[in-house]
Amino acid sequence: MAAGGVKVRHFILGLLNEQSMSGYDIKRFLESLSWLIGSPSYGSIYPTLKSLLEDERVSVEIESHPDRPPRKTYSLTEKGRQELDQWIHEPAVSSPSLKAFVMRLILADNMPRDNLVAQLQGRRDMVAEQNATLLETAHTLRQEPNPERRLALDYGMAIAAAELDWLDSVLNGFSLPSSGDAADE
Amino acid sequence: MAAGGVKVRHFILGLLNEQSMSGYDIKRFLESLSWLIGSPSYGSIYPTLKSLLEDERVSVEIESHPDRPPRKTYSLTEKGRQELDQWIHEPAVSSPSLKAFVMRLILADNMPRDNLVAQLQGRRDMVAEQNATLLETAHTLRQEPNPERRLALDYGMAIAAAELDWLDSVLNGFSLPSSGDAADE
DNA sequence: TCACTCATGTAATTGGTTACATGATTAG
DNA sequence: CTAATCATGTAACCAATTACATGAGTGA
Repeated sequence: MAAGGVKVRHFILGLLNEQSMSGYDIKRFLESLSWLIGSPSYGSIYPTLKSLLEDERVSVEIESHPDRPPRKTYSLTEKGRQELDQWIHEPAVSSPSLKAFVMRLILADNMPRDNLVAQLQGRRDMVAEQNATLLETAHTLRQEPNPERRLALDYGMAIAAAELDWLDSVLNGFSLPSSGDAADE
Repeated sequence: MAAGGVKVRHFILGLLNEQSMSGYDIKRFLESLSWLIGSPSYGSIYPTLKSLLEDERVSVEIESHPDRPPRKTYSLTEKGRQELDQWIHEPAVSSPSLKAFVMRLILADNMPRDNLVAQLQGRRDMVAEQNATLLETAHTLRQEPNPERRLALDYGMAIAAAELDWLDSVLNGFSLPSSGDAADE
């Protein structure tokens, strides 16, 4: 975690804004995305929740069971919403990694539309540029008889192409329907 | 960095095995991949190089220029090659993130072929599984009128699909030419 | 009986970032 | 004349990992 300025604290804040959950729930959700962005350990989730509670960014509802760990469901408080909001409005890193980008995408609910579009656009430009570099490098490498070195390159190009396609179609969807403004559906 | 057990130290070792370079060169190379896996700061590269030198994992050739920082070109030593080798043979984390996977892919040169194929296969299985989950979730979400939440999901599916395609074609390329090992599919 | 899921947490360590310091050379 | 690139490095800080500790319930 902590990719491109997105740290567990803010990520958790963003998840709790969507729905109240326990530390265990958070871990499970993140685990399902670990193939893409990895998953933080309990050792960072629980202490973060604790500090969030101390700072009154979250409130907790405890469901006690005799003789076993109580289930604690955390909810975002007004203060928590404020911190999240503040964080969202501070400028994102200029060239986010795929991971940082995905994390922000997950928190997109909390972002004003124009902020979101700006980030998508920024990402598109960067990926397009890097993809061009990748193509060049691939061309140069084609001469050399070094098949393994090409693996990562190939992979990068495949991902870049897919990402570009996706970004273009999403950006298209954002710019076309809003011919004026309106349309919040 | 430090995704899924791949830390700068080993990454640098792997890069130096391909060719001798300076700290600055390393940074530049990594910078070109930052859209995919991010890039470590100088604050981690230079100290790592220093410790690598102290441990005699690398040797250095200094090109002095009066009145400006000398250009230091690092090369892997035999000890360095050993450490890299040792690291490569220790078991990789079972479910690597995309980042960890790419990092290992970049170091694929140093990997025995069967190790590499195993990792590709493992990755394929995991991505396939997660992709299935993603599809389910997407289906469930389709009911809800919450378009933003779907963004990350959509993105994930697009990337997963591209990755699966790529992995399948690569694995195919590895199993066909060596028509001695049967493919189980 | 064994392994896995549920469910919480803490302490020690470490890996990496941020911010600083320095300064020549080249391109616009 | 300014901005970027080249090129190295250190010190303070902090976020996150690893390893540990606990224990009931469920399914094979």
